[in-house]
Amino acid sequence: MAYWLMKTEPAECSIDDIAGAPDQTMRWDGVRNYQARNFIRTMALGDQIFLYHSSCAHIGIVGIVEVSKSAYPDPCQYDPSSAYFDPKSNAENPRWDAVDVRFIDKFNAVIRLDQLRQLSALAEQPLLRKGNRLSVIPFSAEQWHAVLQLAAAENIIRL
DNA sequence: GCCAACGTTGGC
DNA sequence: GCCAACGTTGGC
Repeated sequence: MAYWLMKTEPAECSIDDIAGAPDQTMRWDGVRNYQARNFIRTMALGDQIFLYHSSCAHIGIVGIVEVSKSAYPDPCQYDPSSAYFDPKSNAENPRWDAVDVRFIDKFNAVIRLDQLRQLSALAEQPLLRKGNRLSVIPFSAEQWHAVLQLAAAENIIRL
C-alpha cells in the first residue's frame, strides 16, 4: 500500500463534499498535469491519501481518503462542455486518467502548513517547497506517520 | 489583489 | 531543441 497527498480547493471539492457524496465516494477527475497523472496511474486500490485544502481560508491537511477504484480514463476529457475537455485526447489513446476516492476520516482541526513545516521528516516534501504546484504527491510511510503523530500530539486526531 | 514559481505552448 | 510568452497555481 502506498501513501499520497492530493490537493483540492474546498470551493470546488472539499472533504465534506466527499463525506456527503453517495457511498462517500467521488471520482477524482480533472487532473491535467503529466507528473500528477503519472502518479495517478500508479495508485492502487486501498492506497491512503491525505486530503489538502488549498487556496482557502484554512490551508492544510483536513482528512484522509482512500483509492476505491484505480486509474481509468477521465470521462471529462471527452466532454466539450467540461472545463477539463481536451480536444487532443481520444478514446484510442486517452491522455488523462481519474481514480475514485472514498472518504475515510475528517480531522477535528486542519493540520496547518506551519505545523507541517516543523516536521523534519517532511524536509524534502515537495508539498512544502516554495512554488510547488503538484496536486498529486507521493508520501513515504515515514512521512505519513510523522504527520499522523503530529496530529495526535496536537489533539487533532486520536491514533 | 499581489506576485513568485512553475508547466505548457508555439515560433523559430 | 531552444526559449520567450503566457496562463495557472497557491501562499500571503
